[in-house]
Amino acid sequence: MAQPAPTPQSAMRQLNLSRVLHTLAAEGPLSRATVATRIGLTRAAVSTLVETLLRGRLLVEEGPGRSGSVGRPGSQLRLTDRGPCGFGAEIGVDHLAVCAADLRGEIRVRVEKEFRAQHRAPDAVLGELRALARRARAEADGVGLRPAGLAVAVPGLVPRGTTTVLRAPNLGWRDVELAGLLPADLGEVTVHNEASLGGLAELWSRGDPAADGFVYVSAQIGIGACVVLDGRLLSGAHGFAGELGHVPVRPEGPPCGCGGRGCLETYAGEEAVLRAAGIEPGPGVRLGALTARCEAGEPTALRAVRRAGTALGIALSGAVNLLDPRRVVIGGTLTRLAPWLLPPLRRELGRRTAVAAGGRETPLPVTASPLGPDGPLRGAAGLAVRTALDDPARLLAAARGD
Amino acid sequence: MAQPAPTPQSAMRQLNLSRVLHTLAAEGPLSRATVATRIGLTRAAVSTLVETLLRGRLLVEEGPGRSGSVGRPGSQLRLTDRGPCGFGAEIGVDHLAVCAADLRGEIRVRVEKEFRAQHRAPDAVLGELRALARRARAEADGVGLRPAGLAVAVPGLVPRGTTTVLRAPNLGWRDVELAGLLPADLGEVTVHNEASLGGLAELWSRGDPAADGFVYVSAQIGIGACVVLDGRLLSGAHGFAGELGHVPVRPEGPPCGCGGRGCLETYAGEEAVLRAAGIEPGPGVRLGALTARCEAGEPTALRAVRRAGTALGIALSGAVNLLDPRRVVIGGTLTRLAPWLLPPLRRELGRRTAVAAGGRETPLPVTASPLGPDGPLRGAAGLAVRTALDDPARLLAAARGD
DNA sequence: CTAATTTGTTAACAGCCATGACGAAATACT
DNA sequence: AGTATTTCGTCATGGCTGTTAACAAATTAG
Repeated sequence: MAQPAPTPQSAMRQLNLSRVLHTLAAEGPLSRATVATRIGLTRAAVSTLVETLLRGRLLVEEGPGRSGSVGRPGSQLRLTDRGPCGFGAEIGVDHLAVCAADLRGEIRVRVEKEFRAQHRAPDAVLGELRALARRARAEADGVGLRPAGLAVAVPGLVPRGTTTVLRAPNLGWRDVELAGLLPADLGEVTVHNEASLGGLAELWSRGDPAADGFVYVSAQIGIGACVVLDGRLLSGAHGFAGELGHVPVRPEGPPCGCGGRGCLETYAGEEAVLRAAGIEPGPGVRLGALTARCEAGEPTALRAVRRAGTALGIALSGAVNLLDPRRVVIGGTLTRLAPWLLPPLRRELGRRTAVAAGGRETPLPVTASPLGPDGPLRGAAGLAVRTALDDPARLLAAARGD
Repeated sequence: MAQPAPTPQSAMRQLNLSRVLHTLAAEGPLSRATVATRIGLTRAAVSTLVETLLRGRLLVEEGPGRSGSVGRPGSQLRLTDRGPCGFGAEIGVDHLAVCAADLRGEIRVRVEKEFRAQHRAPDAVLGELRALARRARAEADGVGLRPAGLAVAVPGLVPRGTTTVLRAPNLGWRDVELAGLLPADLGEVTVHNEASLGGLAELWSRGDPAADGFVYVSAQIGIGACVVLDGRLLSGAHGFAGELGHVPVRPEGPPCGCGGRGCLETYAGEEAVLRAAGIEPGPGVRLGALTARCEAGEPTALRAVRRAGTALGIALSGAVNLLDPRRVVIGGTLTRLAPWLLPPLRRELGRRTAVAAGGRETPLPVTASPLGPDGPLRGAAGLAVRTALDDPARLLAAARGD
């Protein structure tokens, strides 16, 4: 039969509690009155909500704030920097990292390790990750934070709602079930594509996420992407959205590992760019050499990067025509080449998106992500925190159960 | 100041009223008890909701239904086929149409007219449309339906939330404000891109819209598209999403009117296909001739259509890689060429979407829309009805005010 | 020092839904 | 046939939630 179904009454209460938490997370310390106008409830109602949250030690009252204007100054409320925290982890091709963010979203703990995960058995990699997680947990404990969930970033395909890595070409993984290999003492664990989490970090790093919309490109060995429209991440029917790397750039171009031809990755993937610049991509050799040559003005290197930028522009122009984002953000390791990569990218994109541009005030902004390579890790921790904030009942129960 | 903000209490009531309406719209006649389990409320609560809706003449009680199983049979409820109705209108390149759908979504009235709108002044076209709307309204009146809103489909760019046509190349319109030209006695009027409404019609024509996700291609003179993921239409930051026609297929291909090169429209637009088949596309000459030649097996015609299918496949493979839809639907006039268009399209799409396909059970279904050229018109009426169902307060007020 | 403004709290109130019990209307079993 | 069982719709009760309105507290403006 239909399960009891949370009574819509208490559901409303939960929703309002969650709204208070999210409002404070997004706008820092606020008074009860301000929160009330933000979420459209009366001061009286917010008072009782805040009372509940204070009792559960999720909020801290800071006392009367600065009195800039007339009237009694409100008592500032902020999310606690002790108590629940969200963990984020990243499995990169050559590094592992774990971090913890408090409810405000502040990164409080961070441990990482150079580790060539490429073509290593999942057990070995996850063993290292668990060790890092133990250290992070201990450090979090030291500053009064207790785990309330973990999100893991993986450079591969993860079916929606699972903890399985279906394919991670750059790790050499296929059909790897992570369930038993993940840290078990950090609360609920979810696994996501690295580009999706990078995009979420980008979304949350700016004001008014609800009104934002962009295509986030995670360009490194593989090229992933994530699409955010109306402040929501598009994950696709199976959770595989974002395979920008296999969007065709030239239909009869060079064959790609995916079976297609002329995919973006064959032009703008890290290996393709290095090769085009005359650098043999070895296991250690990455973009450092190429950046140096570009800075030195070496023509072959510049040409290779320009070609990649053009290809990115062509692929993105398709995405932009189809999705009408507010902006385009480039993340991943390739951002180190941004000075040389972005101009041709912008030019190509501008040429090919004139129709929709007719209604735009200014040209579509294309920028490198300010978070740089940290995006996915921060996004993971942020997701864990947001998920926690979505379920105040659980947070409060955990506080009581202490 | 912050406006009164509908008190979340009555908001909940409104939401539940709306849920009852939508449940009945989606699943036809149901008993109170069934509705209750569907929306997760108790029978008692649903009884009072239904009471309100019956009083407002939005529902009709049909009495005890067939008693298939044990227990007292429930009294079947259905949405009324008298009372409020949604109007849909379509401004096509060579025809105008207006229809009215009752709350159940049934099309009850339909009037249309051959009318070459191409390069006619908006005033003239809208004058004709208003005349059609008057006739439709009169007919609706005759069967006891009263207007509760109108949605208009236009083959062009409509900024989100406006009634302005920014560009409609195939009508020859630019920056046309329709506000004063639209029928004024049908309730609230909204204007939308034709492909978006076609996609919505497709969405609503199948079971469980909430779980659906697809790319709908509206292929005719211009090629538009609409993306639905998680049962929601993506409209883009400005409302311009869906410009599939200007997705690059071959970056150095023939120049396109948009300023780009090798856009899909230069390969698969109606004019391009006709020309490639050796048919001069005159104002009256459309696809009839081409269909005939394909049926006759004429090689030039077949080659032209095959080429268009391949180009569509290339452009769509980009969209599929990026968005991971559950299926792809082809609508618009070009569906008449489906038997020859779809095979090359499917082949190309299959080749280029292998990565994500690794996680798919079956190949991505690519089908012609069963609604054919009626999609946008039905979608428009459907949208008007759904919008009405979203606001039970207004419907009830209108019923009282009668 | 008074008036005006804003904040947070309190008490009375109204709305909404859940709970549990009931009669009604059908089927299933003896 | 007659009883038990199942399901439906309704009713009275009660709990929870947020609103309204009034008030004291704390600040600025004049």
